[in-house]
Formats: sequence, C-alpha cells, structure tokens
Amino acid sequence: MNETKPKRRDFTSLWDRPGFLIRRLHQIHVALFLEECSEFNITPLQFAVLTVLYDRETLDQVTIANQIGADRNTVADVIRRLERRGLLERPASVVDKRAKLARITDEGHAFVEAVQPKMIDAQRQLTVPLDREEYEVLMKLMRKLILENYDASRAPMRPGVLQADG
Amino acid sequence: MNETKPKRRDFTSLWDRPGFLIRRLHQIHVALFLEECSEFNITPLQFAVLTVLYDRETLDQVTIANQIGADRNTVADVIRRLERRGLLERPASVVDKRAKLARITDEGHAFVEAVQPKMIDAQRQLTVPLDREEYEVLMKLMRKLILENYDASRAPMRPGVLQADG
DNA sequence: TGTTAATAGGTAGTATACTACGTAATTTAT
DNA sequence: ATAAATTACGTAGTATACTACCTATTAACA
Repeated sequence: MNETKPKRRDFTSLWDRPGFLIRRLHQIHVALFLEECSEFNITPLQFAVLTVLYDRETLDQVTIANQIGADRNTVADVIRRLERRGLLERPASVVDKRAKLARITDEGHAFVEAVQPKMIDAQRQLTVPLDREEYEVLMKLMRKLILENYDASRAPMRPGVLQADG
Repeated sequence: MNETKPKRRDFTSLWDRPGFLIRRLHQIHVALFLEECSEFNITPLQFAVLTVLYDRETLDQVTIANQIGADRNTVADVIRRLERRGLLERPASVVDKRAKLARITDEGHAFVEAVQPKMIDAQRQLTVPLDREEYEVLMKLMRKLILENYDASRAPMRPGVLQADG
C-alpha cells in the first residue's frame, strides 16, 4: 500500500477537526429528526424531556436537566412549551416550596408513542451507512468521550444516571 | 466472557441513541472551545469563518456558508459580529450588485494566529481519551456519516469543497 | 438558634441554527 | 428582448444552549 503521511493530529483543515465534524453531525441529526417528525412539530430536546417523563414519574426541572444532559434554563423553556401544548402538567411540590415539578399528561403519553417510530427512523437514517460493527465502535467511542469529558459542559450528567442508563 | 444481549439497534435508552450522544458531544466541544478561548471571546463558528478567510480571499456569504457547512442566515449574523469587532471588512462586489463580500482585516489575521493554539488545545482535550487508532476510526466514521447524509441538513457542503478539504 | 451554604427557579441577554417571507439583481429560456 | 427562474441578501420569528444575576427556600454548621 502507498504509505501516506504519518498523519499526526494536526487540525489544519476543518475536516481534520473533531469539533467541526461533531457540529456538522449535530446539524444533520437535528435536520433528519425534524424532517421525520415534521407532522408532530417536535424537536429532539423536547422529545428527550418527554422520554424521561414517559413512565409517569414526577420530576423537578434540575433532575430532568441532569438526566438528559441539558442546561437548566433550556429545560425550563422546553417544559414551558410542552406545558402550553398540554403534553405536561406542572404541579407544585408540597415538600419543597421552591420546586416546580413536571409530569406527563395522558395526551403527552400517547404523543410519545405516536412519535417514537419516527424518532427511530431518524436515528436509523443517520447511521444506515455504517455496518453493525462500525455502528458499535462509533457509539462506544462517543460514549467514551462524553464520560471522560464528564465535567466539561455546564450540564454534566450525574454518575448515578450514567450507571442507570449506560 | 459473558455473552450479553445480541444488541441490535434498539434506541430505547438515551445512551443508545446516536443523535443523543452527538448532541452531548457537541455541547461538550463548544464548552471546551469557549473555555480555552475565553480570553479571546470567540465561538467555534466565528473561528470557522475566520479560518476560511484567513488566506485573504474575498468571498460572498453563500460561499462562506457552504465552505463551513453553516446556514446562510447564521453566517450573516456571524459576519456582522466579526465586522463590528474590526476582524472583517465588507466590500461590495462590483460585478454583482447583490453580493456583499467579506474579507479579513490585518487585525483579524493576527487574531486567528493568536487563537489557533487555543483552538487546537480544545480539539486535543476533547479527544485525549482516545489513542491514535481510536481517533482515526472515530474521525473516519464521522466523515462517512456526514458525506452519506450529504443533503440532509439545509447547509450541505458542496462536492467541490468536500474534495478540496476532505 | 442564627448565620451561612447550597439549591430551585426566574429573568435578561447573547450566539447558533433554523424557517418563512420579501426585495433586488442576475441568469436562463422563450 | 422580455418573462420566468434563480440567486444574494435582508428581516422577523422560533428553538436550543449558554452566561450572569436575582429571589426565595432549604440545608448545614457554629
């Protein structure tokens, strides 16, 4: 084979910058998700919130933010929109007067079930180019980077959550 | 070894959804970049725009957007901010009265050189957990997904650009 | 007990990343 | 040469993802 350059990590071209590729992948995923779910008018983050509330638990905003690895304020916005659509309720906590809880409604529950197959289509379409082994390798490496850069983002997921879901 | 489940692609847990992992990775990358470059008050996308203008070419907004794989309107915002800081100039095109071009200033040129090492630190920190082979595999798989989902996002990069930089 | 810490939530502001729509200029087709 | 389609740019609006700062409530400790 022709031995090309040793190829150390140089980052000169945009296509040699992991951050650049990750940004593009993120754009593409969001675009695919929105396209597949266009009939439901739902976003990836909104669906993630509904996913953690699907089993009818009643959680506060911070817990939800930690479980989906999102910013506290962003989650507050998302919850506001989902409540406006009647997919969530927001009961006040009786034990902690600061906390404003969130719980899925029956409508929200049915909504998740309706959207689920489309969400899966979006995930599948993004990754169809990969065979089984490539897929597993990619997922493994991405999980590794997320766990090792655990405290980089302002919305780090808690160890408990990692163990529960990972 | 203990043979766990066959592990088909099921997407039930958030950590089994590629889109979810990509969103988290994107968050982490942005956080690392902003942290490393905090003294310069610059974002990944702003730096990407400066990168394509670094060799003193004078380009229009659409061309810039295509080269960095970003939305046209987003690029317009970014350019506006960079111009406000004196890092870019915006000469009008003489051949096409619709086009408003962008060109890097001397200040912008020096700025890129000052920020470059910090950008590289951010890229490196994101990927330190990976050894050389893992790094190359990850980059290869991400590039593959981007190229194969070429027309998914509204800001697809043109084949010419792909050949030039890929 | 009383002071301090930490926590839950809110508001306001910025940047990215879109959609939808409109205008002016250019290119293509008839 | 004129009409139609395309292109470049702009504005306005929405959603995500932050920072910074604020209040109220709870927990910790001296």
